[in-house]
Amino acid sequence: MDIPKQYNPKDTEKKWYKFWEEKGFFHAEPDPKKKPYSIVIPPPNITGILHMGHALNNTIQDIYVRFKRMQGFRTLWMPGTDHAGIATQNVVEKKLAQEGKTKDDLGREKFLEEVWKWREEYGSTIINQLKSLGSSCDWEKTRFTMDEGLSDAVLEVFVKLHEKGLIYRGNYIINWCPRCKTALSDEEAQHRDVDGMLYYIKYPIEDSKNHVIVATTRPETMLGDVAVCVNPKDKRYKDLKDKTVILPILKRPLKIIFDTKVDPKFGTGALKITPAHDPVDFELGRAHKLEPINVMNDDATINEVGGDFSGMDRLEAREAIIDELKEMKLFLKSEPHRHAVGHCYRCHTMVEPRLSKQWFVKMAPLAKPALDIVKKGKLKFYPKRWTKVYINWMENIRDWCISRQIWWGHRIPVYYCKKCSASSENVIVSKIRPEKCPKCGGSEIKQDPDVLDTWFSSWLWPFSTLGWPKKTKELKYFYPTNVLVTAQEIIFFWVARMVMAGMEFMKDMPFKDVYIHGTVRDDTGTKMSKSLGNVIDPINIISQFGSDALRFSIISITAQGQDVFLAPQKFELGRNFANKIWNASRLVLMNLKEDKVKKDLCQMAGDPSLTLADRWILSRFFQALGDFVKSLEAYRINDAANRIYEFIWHELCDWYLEMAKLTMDEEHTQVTLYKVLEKSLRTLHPIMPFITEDIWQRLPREHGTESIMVTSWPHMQKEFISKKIDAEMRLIINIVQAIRNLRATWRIEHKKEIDIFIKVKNKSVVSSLGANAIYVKRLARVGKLEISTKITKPKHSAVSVIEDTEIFLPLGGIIDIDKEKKRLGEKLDGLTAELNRINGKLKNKGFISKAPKNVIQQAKERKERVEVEMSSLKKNIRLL
RNA sequence: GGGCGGUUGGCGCAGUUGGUUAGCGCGUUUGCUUGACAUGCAAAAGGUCAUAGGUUCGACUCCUAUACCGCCCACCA
Repeated sequence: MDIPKQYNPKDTEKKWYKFWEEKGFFHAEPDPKKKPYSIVIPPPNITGILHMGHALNNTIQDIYVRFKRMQGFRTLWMPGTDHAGIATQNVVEKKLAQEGKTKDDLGREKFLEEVWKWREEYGSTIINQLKSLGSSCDWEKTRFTMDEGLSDAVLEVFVKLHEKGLIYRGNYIINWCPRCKTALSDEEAQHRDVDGMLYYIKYPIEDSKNHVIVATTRPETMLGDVAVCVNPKDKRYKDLKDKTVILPILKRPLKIIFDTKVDPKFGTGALKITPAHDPVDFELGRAHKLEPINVMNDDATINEVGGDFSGMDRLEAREAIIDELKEMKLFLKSEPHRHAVGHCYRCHTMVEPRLSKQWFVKMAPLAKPALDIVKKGKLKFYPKRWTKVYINWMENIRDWCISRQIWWGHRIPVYYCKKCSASSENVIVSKIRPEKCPKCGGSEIKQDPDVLDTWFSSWLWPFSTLGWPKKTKELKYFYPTNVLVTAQEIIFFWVARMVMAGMEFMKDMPFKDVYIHGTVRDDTGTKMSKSLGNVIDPINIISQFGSDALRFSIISITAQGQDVFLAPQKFELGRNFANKIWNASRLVLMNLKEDKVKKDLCQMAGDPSLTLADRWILSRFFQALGDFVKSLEAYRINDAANRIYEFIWHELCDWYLEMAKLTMDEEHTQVTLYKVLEKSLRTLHPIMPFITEDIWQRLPREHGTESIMVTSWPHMQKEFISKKIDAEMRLIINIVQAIRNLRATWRIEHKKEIDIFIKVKNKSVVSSLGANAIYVKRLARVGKLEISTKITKPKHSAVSVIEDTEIFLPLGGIIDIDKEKKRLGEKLDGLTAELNRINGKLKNKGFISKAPKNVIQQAKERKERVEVEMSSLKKNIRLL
């Protein structure tokens, strides 16, 4: 036969993906006769390239989508990409910089053209990479957060929220990235601990030789100081009432204000107030009616207010100011101080808190329903612990700064009339650009230059992709979606906001379940990132090991919600498994006679032609199938993967295939082999779609379906599950293993056939074992095999005991009595210890009176079995 | 400052409501070109489940501390 010995995923995967796509198997139209199942993809950024996080994330989604599709649901996996405002603008700006240009050279319109060009060229890279993973998304439906429909949804939402009074514009301290030159939301400023300094500076008191010592981590902001604040209860500063201090360098007089917000224990207990550059100071400044003074430009250089320091970068200015203070003898000391500092989540530049006029969404009213739906348990998190994280965030929600001072994104639908809004806050909010000012008729209309936060489109994703605000049949059928699969990093950015948007605009949650998987890290536990150079490229892994191997491996080693530590060699697990399946299938394909496998399994449960081995593998298969489904439904995907692995490798391959070789041409073997393999492939298909398809296509067809991905999920046939059959086979397996163990212990040449005598207690076991003697003979290389209730131990024989079954291997001259004594003695010691443990339990009154019946029963049965085994062991030691 | 996760054989990890002889993969040792597979087969070695208490008839599993590692949130300048 021309099937190669090693599975080669390379050509196979491409071929089948193309086949699925061309057949339209990924496409899902609403079908009222079927139940819907839908997932929306977390849209990757158009700047993105596939990393292991994506690989894990999308493998999980694909598993569910393929699983549900086979189960008969009308299944939609909605794909798309995110325009990723700041990230994309940065990438294009960098590209321009290489050509020696800036965005301002081009101007807004030309620049946006460049971005669109860039997106045309690179924006679908990640989509193609997702395809090589095997993702069965409905690509015909692919959306982009900047496409027409989604842009319309964004405008609709802005207008509606504004009408409701939930969008407002105002001057507040926001996080400013001086490199991206835009405002950020609180979530976009990532706090990282930084080793900084706490500087102690003397502020002279007017008309006095004394001074107040102020402690600060950012001396450069003193240029914008407007007051010094102390706690009214702080006795050290009692005398400061009605005093004025002089701001060093700029010599500005500063009021002393009193407020309990100041912690007397921190620093010197005196806080300099810079309302334009610190949120706490801003609040204090407002409470005490102080005018903020902004001292920085948008690139964090000092502005004209800063006198000699103007033009310096903030950190440069910090040093210069300290030097000057030292010269003026107003610098007391500095001490190391570790504190959290915000950093831009896109470029990692230190964020500057800065007073700025921005657009905000009032979040508390939106949070309320989003909170309720989770508290009521209608929307569930897996693992559960994220519920608390979500609730905690929702309950402490702060308003969302949504305006960004960049060009790439949804332009804010706000217009200003030069004539009438210059003097007022009257703005025009409209989805369409107005010709004239509706208030004064003025024709000089200007649109707000800012764009919206990227997440302002992402939070609508579960319904905007389905057509909202239009009332489409897709929206009606597929919303709410079934599960959202994502990583913990984006719970606040995205998950929480989607719930709020869903509740507000659809009056229903966007998904029923949220599955939060772990973060992919390298084998030292560090998060994978391009800049650290520790990434394992999934595309690389795919070309090396295959997509199935990647998928299986990563799923198998990722426990629910736990972070996963990856190293390239871990993918050998999946590659080896794929190869194992490949070769098992080769064996079957080389032997299968198509005319012998057509029997209907539904009528086979009582079929007398089935042997113990046949019944056993069927029993084991259906148990594995049941466990597999149960695990998937509980989002315990690694359990599912490992369960089917265990079945295929260690039951089907290790035992049944070996046994089947002996009766390969008989119909019962043919049928069982075919059914079990075919069903195993179907079960495994969601995890390893390519290899299962490839083999399935080579098998005889039972139904008219064209592909494994559109066949039905294996039907559960509980009637095949039998504990009795399992136990019977267990004994045979144990005997084979015991004989192999004896062979190894006594170093019997592996080719040599040996004689074995087995003494059993019951006649019924004699006949059961007798009927399956060929398996024992074959699998343990036994020549003469005698099974009886009346065996007496042959001379010079080694023995192995399985409860009441004794296995004798005559060794003749090579037996070493001492060695055998020691071996059996050790086994006996182990059993004695166990018996003592069980006896201890059973003698314990508390155990007898309080433990559940079945547990006591179990202990008793175990005790009996141990005793039986011990007595036969003892007897055999005596006989040595 | 709060919250969360982790600590199980040499390494990486499972262990779902407390009752298992504590599992898996890699690695290790020994033996195998057994007519599907050396990306394999067979046999084996290796763990007082981080520490200290507690609850319980019974704890890897529940509770309370402690230690170490990691993450998230938070306006201590």
